[in-house]
Amino acid sequence: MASDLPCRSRCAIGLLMQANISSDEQRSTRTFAEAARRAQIVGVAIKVVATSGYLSASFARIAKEAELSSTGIISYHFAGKDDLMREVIAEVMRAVAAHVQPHVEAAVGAREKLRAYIRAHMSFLAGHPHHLRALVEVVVNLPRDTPERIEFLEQLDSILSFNADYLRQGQAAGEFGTFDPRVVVIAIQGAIDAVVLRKLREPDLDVDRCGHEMAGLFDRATRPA
Amino acid sequence: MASDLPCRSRCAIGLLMQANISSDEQRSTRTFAEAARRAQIVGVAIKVVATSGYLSASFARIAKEAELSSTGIISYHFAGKDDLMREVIAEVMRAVAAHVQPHVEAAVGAREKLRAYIRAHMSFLAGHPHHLRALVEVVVNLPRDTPERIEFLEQLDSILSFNADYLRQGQAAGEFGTFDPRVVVIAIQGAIDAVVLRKLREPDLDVDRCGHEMAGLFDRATRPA
Amino acid sequence: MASDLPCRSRCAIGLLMQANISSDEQRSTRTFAEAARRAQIVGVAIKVVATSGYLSASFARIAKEAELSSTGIISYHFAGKDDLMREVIAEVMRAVAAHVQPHVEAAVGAREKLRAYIRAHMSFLAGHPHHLRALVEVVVNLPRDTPERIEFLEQLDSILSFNADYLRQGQAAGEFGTFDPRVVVIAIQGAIDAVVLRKLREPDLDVDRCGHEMAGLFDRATRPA
Amino acid sequence: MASDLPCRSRCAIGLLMQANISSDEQRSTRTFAEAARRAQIVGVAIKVVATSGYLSASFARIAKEAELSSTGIISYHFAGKDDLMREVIAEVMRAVAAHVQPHVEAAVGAREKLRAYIRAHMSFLAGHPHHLRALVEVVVNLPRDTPERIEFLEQLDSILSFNADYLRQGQAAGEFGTFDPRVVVIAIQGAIDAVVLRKLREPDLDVDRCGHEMAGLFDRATRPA
DNA sequence: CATGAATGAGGCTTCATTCAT
DNA sequence: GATGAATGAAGCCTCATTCAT
Repeated sequence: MASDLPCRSRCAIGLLMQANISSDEQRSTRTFAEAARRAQIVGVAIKVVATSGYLSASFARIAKEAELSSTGIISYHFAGKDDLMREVIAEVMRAVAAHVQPHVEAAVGAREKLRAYIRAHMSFLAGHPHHLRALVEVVVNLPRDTPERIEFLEQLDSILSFNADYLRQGQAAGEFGTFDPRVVVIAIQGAIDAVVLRKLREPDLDVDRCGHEMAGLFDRATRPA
Repeated sequence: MASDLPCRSRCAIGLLMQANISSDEQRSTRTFAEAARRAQIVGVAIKVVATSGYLSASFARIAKEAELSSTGIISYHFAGKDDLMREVIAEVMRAVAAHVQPHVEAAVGAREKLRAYIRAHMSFLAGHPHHLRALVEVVVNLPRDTPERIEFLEQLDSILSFNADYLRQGQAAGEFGTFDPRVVVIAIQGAIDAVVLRKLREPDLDVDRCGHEMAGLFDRATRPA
Repeated sequence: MASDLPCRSRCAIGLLMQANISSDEQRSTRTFAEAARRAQIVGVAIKVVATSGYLSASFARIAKEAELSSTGIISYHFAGKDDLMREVIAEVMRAVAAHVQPHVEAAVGAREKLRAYIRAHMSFLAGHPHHLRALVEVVVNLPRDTPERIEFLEQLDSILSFNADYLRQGQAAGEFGTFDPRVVVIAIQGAIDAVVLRKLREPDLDVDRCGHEMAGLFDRATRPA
Repeated sequence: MASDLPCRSRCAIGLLMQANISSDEQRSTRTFAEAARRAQIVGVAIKVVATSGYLSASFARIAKEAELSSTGIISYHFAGKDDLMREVIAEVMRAVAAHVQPHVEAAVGAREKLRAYIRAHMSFLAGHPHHLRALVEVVVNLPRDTPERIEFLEQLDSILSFNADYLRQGQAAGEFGTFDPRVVVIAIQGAIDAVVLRKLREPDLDVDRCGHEMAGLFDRATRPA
């Protein structure tokens, strides 16, 4: 039997997951009202980014969508656009982790956990159509050479390494066959993202069935000989 | 035996291929000098988009990189930014097709062609570091509700359908197992794109080995029972 | 012997002195706590203006430096930025007068008083590095056509006239030579200010020695034939 | 006899002079039209800064005054506000040097050159009411920690040193008495600046007479014993 | 008294595009 | 064909100020 995949900090494979994202932890002193405003703005930002793209997600656009009287209020609550987008990333990852983690934990055995992981992502996509699309938009467009981007990429690195280690343990336990765990992790991540993008183009796409199919696909691909 | 995968028009699986992209065919009357200028600008645009992102790929930036004295010359040669980016897409797809097609054609049998297809994409990535990255940037950021975007998405649809049909034929011939061809096509496309993005973060990544691994991965996943 | 230079109201030559600056006299009813807050804010404002410049001395910056939780508190205690800056001027002038006046009074004779006046300014500069720099910043940047500015400039006029009169009396008494008293007053003021600015650029500058030198300089310049 | 005060590069005492100011020398390739626009904008900027202050000299204000249709055109010709202000400084210094230099060169002997230097500054002030006022405004408000400011301050340093050396040579030649040349240079600079500021407040001030008086003042102050 | 969220004006800058030369 | 100056919109951000709590 393989070790439990999800730990508190990094619970999952994929581009799309990370539990302990840096966010407002540094500023624990935060009014309830402010937290609510920030959450509202982040929520609207997610929707706008997902539906109209990162380029169109200007402060003016977000303010209008959130029915705020000016863009100044966004600048008041966030240090800048990068800061807002970092929160968008954090919020999405938090939501994904909250959804996926229980499914993975409930599954028994490395193979079942892997299947659960993939299917849970798909069911999250079904329930939260904006989140993952927004994540892809933001990640691709995060300005280069900013602390936000560097930080995020390092998180991705550690997630990738963690998940590859997990597969490696499954291999050692004999549950998986022979393959390069890093490449498989990359492939799984990419496959999930591809469904996210496809769903946007093809709203009637049955993502749960996609989840079922992809779970089978990677199950076959990682089967012991 | 499987049908020949690549035809002139739609030759390949994946986000990343399409032969007959609309470009300057409509304007067949074009000076040699003008064609050269356009090609130069498109080439520089690919590099700038790949290295600095769509946001930073302003006309000013491209002009500077191309050592053009003004941005006016770009506006002169292209109807607008969308037009330039459409050419970027077309150029990348043309280059990818030109590289992948021979490999697929040379392979024998559906399974081998699928493997060749995946590996050829990876070897293209190794040889042309900017092209696929630029494609991802442009595709994600193409302004919504523009003819350029609509046209491009329809191309993707037809490519996807074509490739799914191809896999379906392989299944009918008994070369592939049982699975949803559309989902597998989406997964392959996503896996390739994921390597593109990963390569950017991790320049030392051995993409040829990735190709080998991924070819194996999808080979196992599509094996007949 | 010349008349006593410093009276309570206008005690000195130069840009930099004036005793009875309007401040909170008009609002005699003021809580002790409020007076303390105002004094604290003015003190911090002096430091911020001196070290970071008038432009950077926003309410936000001053509030942060003073460890106030919001800018609102500054607006609460001052009618506006102009009001705050008027207080800055008043506070600096009060401090300068308090320092210079005793030295001048202790000196005997018009020539010695002039020397004492110059040297006292320099020793004040040595002891209070921020005050005079802040004054220069504020004076140059006080918004045009505001009551605060007009009032301040009228004060400067009267100081200048007063000090010129003082020199004129010294001339009548035969202690000084022949020169235009107004021009000499202007020159002395400017020379003092120049040291203020120079000190900022050259922190190791020995301002007390500057005072000694400048006292000699203007002593020679005003000597009877 | 003292060496000739003015050399081509650094010709004069005072805050306000420097011949070889960095400006567009680096970009020798510049259209005639562009040079004209730049000169126009710099000219208007000088006027606006002088009359309304640095704070009010926004791009919008300058554009309006220059009857330009937008602020974008200023950003088009200058890298930023700092760049524009650097040109303002350069232009003023160029004009001052062009005016003062001939007067100093025409004068014979160190003492006469010193007198000529002071009087020439005053006559420049009479003929160009905006230039020196603008210089004071810009110098005081140049943002801290910018290359422009650092560069400018270094220029001031070298001017100061140069002029102090000049006085020192005059002392060695027996034309001047005993004093600290650096302090005297600072005083002269400050005295000139003070007249600049006074002139603004008192438009009827006879600056030529001020020049005559100040020349006498510093002549007496630097006389040999 | 103090707080801090909200406001709206204004700042500089960048952008794609146009047009006279 | 090519140039580069000009345009005007839009972007993010900072500011002083107000007001309900």
